[in-house]
Amino acid sequence: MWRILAAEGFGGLTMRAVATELGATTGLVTHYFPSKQALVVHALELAETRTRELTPSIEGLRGLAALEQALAGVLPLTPETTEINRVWVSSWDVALADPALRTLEKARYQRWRARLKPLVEQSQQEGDLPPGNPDDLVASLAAFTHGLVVQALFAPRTFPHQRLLDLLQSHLKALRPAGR
Amino acid sequence: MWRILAAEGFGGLTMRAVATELGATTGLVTHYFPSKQALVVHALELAETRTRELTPSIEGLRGLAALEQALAGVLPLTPETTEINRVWVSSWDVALADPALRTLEKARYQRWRARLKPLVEQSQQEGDLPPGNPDDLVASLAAFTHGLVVQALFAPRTFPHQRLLDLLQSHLKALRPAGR
DNA sequence: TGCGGTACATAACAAGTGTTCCGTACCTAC
DNA sequence: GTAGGTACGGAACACTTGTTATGTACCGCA
Repeated sequence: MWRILAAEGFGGLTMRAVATELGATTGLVTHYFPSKQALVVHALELAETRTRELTPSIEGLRGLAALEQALAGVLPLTPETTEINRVWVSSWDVALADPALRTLEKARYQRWRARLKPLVEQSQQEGDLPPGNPDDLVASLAAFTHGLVVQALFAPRTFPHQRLLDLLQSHLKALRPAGR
Repeated sequence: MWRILAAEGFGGLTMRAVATELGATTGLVTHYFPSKQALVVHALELAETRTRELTPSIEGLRGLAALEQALAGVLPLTPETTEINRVWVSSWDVALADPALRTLEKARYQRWRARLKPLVEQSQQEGDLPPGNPDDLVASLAAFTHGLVVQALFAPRTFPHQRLLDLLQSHLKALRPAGR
């Protein structure tokens, strides 16, 4: 199922594609997923699970270093994270078309921002990020990171791994308050 | 055709949908678009045309003010710009799946960045943006803006118009070099 | 007045889609 | 050992998809 998503995107996710990729028939698929919607929902959950699995540990890191690591973990720096991002971006089409899936995607975004928030607050307290509403800063950093992901997916040659890391680092550095 | 894209996204763009929306038959559609690919390509061109049509004029503005206006013009602040953004995000699914469309989308991104570049350079010269590689700054600002667009599309209540503008403005202000 | 090309309508095709139904193994519990 | 539920395989259904072929108006031009 993941192989299909990574190769064809959500547009190529069909009952039969899953069945043949599995070496089975449609009977199996319909047995576990009563409808296409259920299959798509499970695909989204699968994507989030894989995201969490591949999220690099920020153990031992604090403040800005932890934040940078957390954001860098989202960038398409490995084949696996590239696949995940490709699947996510692809899922936005179906997610925007279906109200139920849109709600799921919205909730996922909120969870991501919630996970980033304490790191941002820590960085603010340590003077590495400017003061102000942490929610706004989190939203801005999430926006920057995901926007970078999209550009990198379409032009990987223009945005090689090192440049992505450099852009992230210099962006965080540019946000550092004056006098530090 | 645009009504279909805005309502159903690229997943709902079919020959027959275009025909019935037009009050005609598939014969008309196939007459002007020999294949589905041609139709999709034209849909992408149509999206870019509409984008340019709705891009607010930055005449009379210079430097950071012009840049802010140009970026704000991308944000989903009106029903029309929301539609456009919804279509663009939706197009990323098919664009990532098809190499030819991927190239088109990549080129579009490059054109956007090229249009932003002189404004960024102007802002740098006037001291409103930090020095450094302007291409990097342009990519970062494009990333920020598009990332904000995606979040706003999924959670318009969380990101009302005024907050989007505030986020953009405070982001640009946070990038201002020290001492100004 | 005829002739050719454009602009469709209409229909059919083959392939692919989600879904439903039925049969049948197999395993478990009593 | 037998009843019942689970786990599929296989086939069919109704529908939609892109594509193709055929027919026919209409319009400009010689």
